[in-house]
Order: sequence, then structure tokens, then C-alpha cells
Amino acid sequence: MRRNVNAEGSWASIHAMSLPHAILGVLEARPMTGYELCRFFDGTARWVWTAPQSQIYPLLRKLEAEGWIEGEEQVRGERLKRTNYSLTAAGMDELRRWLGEPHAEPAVRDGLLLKSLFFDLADPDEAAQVLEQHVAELRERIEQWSAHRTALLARDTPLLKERLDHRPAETHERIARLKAHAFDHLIDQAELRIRWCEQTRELLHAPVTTPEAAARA
Amino acid sequence: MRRNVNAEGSWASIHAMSLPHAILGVLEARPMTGYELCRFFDGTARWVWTAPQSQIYPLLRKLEAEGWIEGEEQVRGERLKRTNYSLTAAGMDELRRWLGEPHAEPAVRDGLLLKSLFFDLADPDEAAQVLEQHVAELRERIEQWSAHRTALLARDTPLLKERLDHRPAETHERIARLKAHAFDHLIDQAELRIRWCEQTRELLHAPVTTPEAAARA
DNA sequence: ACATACATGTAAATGGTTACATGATTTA
DNA sequence: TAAATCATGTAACCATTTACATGTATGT
Repeated sequence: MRRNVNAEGSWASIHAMSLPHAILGVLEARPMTGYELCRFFDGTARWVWTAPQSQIYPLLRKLEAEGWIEGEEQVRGERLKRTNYSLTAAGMDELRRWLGEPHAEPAVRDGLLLKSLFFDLADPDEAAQVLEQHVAELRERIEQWSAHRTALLARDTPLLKERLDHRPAETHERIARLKAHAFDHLIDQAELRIRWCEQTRELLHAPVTTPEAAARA
Repeated sequence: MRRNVNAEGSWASIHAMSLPHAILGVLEARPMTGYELCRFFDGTARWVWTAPQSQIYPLLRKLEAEGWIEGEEQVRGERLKRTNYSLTAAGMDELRRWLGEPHAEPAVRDGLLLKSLFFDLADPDEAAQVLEQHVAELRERIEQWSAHRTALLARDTPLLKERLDHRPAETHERIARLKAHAFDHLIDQAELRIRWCEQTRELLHAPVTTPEAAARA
């Protein structure tokens, strides 16, 4: 993640922060207003990266100061200025640089796994309920991811269409497949996790055995 | 995650913060000093939850103020006080309460997946290298998780031994299996991710096809 | 004696969340 | 004309990370 200290002193550190590049990547499809980006990171793409308004608006000004995006000022009503941001050449360079930069996988920090580590102290039925509720949530996510995956493969999402409009036709198949494959992983991960939850439930309700009985079995 | 506002005003919010309960869970095995906990969260258990000293020491004072742990003061050298923290009955109650509380899965925020979403803009060889390096890192983690899993099943980790010392013998098998199963999931997850990386590499280097050729295939 | 491990903290910055605030435009 | 959506921000807080600071006990 090693990003150089820049003149203004922004971004001196080596963090996993990906939102700036997520924004650059989205703007590669087409220019957008802050509001559109807000909806995007709270809606369509919620399941790859999420961000609230309060994070996006200040970031946009930062990215513009960096020269990676450019806002086009428009007069609205009497005095409101509305800015439409587009990716600059420098922004595209930065996006490509980030893509080639090694990925620093953050340390595992999984609240449910942590909980499961101490499930022997809990009421088995309560623990099982925690797992069941989690499985239900995962199934919902899978449904939405699957729908998005299908749409991507059919090149039927608004953003992908706009993106493909300025890319050679012979690359379209590859682009759609690559994007869909990210969602493949989200789906497979969630399905793996559902199986793990079910196995954990079995362990919770397994009959208590003495060490001798376990050795015999 | 809904935690009540307490008299002193600490922890009013609804965050996914699990470190306090991770500490309570570790102290259930036996009393520890802050330093031991630091080593633990930076060493043995690194792959379930991680935390630096600067987070642990202040938290310990907070947890003691809350009444969940109790520090035993000891004179060291001339004036240094060393405190050995143990879980209180109230701490055990809080741990059990947390275990039964529904798990709030955080929004997906996967830097590598995000990157892969834009890999069509990158040099395929550079992108493949990012994936290869990630696979290497995952393989290392798998090795360490596997070793820990095996040790848990053999009831051969220092902490598990101490934990089992104050639990009925007929529960030992279940406890060891439950703990090992958390590491099963970490391993399976990483293996799934390795397969995804390899599939992504294939997609990166797949021959470019025209829509017509793709339709024919 | 010197290095390493033991032991405990503080300070500053970052990324992210929640809540608050405001006004314009469109639609029912 | 009222509600919903468009549009843009600020303030405060929390968890986490990095870096800094200090002193003791132990083993070589």
C-alpha cells in the first residue's frame, strides 16, 4: 500500500484504505456527482465497498486537490453549485498504479468466529440461534449478489454498459467475466460460511462424550 | 451489538467492536497480565483477533472500571506496580450475554476483490503477480492455522490445557472440537480464495474474443 | 556489561460511523 | 402544498494503527 508523501501532506501512511480508488474506478465508467456516488456506495455496489456521505464528500475535494478527478461547476437555482466529477489522466494513472501494487491483506478480525471460539460457555440453543440468524442474513446477501452477477454476465447493469461504451468490443466478454467473477467469490464465500455454521450447530448439539468413549469411537 | 449506555458514559454505541470480549474470553482460561495479553493478541491468537499494546492497556483499565475484570496489584523492584487481571463473575455474565447476542456482520470491504473488479484496466502480468503474491501469503497463513488446529484437537495448546483444567472431563472433547472448528473455517476460506485467485488469473490471460466468437463457443 | 525479554503506558493520526443541518427540485 | 428525492455538507465519536517513551528483570 506504500503511498508516497505528497506536497500537501495528505496520505503519508501505508493503510488499507481503498475508498479513494473505489471512487476512481467507478468514475472510470462515467462522470458522476457526489450524490450519485453516495447512492452508488450505499446501493448498487454495497457489497463490494460501502461508504456514507460524510466520507465521500470530503474525499472528493481531496481527490480533486490531488488532481485525480475534476469537478465541473454548475449553477443551480440561485446560488447552489453542483459539481460533476470526472476521472483525469492523472487519476487513471493512479488507478493503474494502485492495481499493480501488492495487496496487503488485513489481519483476520471475524466477530462470529471469535464468538464461536467461546460457544462452549454459552447456552447451546442461544448459540444455535445466533448461527441461524447469520445464515439467514447470508442467504439474503447471496440472492442479491447472484442477481448482480447474472446482470453483469448479461452486460445488463447501467454502469457496465456505460463502461463498455468506451472499450473495444472484443474486450467486452473479458471485462464482464472478470467483474462477475468477483461476485462469484462473494457467493462461494457465503455458501462456505453457511456450511460452517451448520457444522458448528451440529457440534453444539453433539452428545457429550467422556474421553474414553471418544477414544473408543 | 446493542450495548447499553453505562453510568460513566463508556460504550454508548452499537459497534462491532469485539476486542473487549476477546479479552474476557481469553481471561476465562486463566488470569493474565497486560503484557501476556499483548503477546497473545500479537502472537498465538493473531489469526482470530489482533490488537496492539496501545489498544490493550487502556482497555484493561476500562474493563476493570466496568467491573468485568479485576487487577491484582503487585510491587515490583522499587516502585513499579504490575497488575494481574482475572475475570470476575460480572465479566463472565457479560461474556455470556455477548455470546447470545446476535452477530452483526459488517459490510463487505475486501480490497483485493475491489482491485479485481478493475483488473481489466491493469497490465495482466502485473495483476497476475498481485494474485500470486496473495496466494503465497494465504498458504503461509494456512500452514499456521493448520498447526494450531491440530494442536487444539490434541488438546496440546497451553491455554486450552489451562481452560480444560477447570471444566468437567466429559466436556473436553466438545470444547476442543468447537475451537478447532473455527480454524477449520479459516483454512477452508483461505483455500477457497486461493482457487478464486487461480481462476482470476486464468480469466486475465484468456484469449480476447469477439462477441460473435463468444456466442459461437 | 549488554542485550533481550518483561512490563506499561501516552500521543497523534486515520478510516469509518452516527447524527445533525440545510436547501433545491421534482412529483403526487 | 406536502412529501420525496436530489444535493452537499459539518461535528462528534469510535476502533485501530503507528510511533514514541520508560523502566525492570533475566540470561549470556
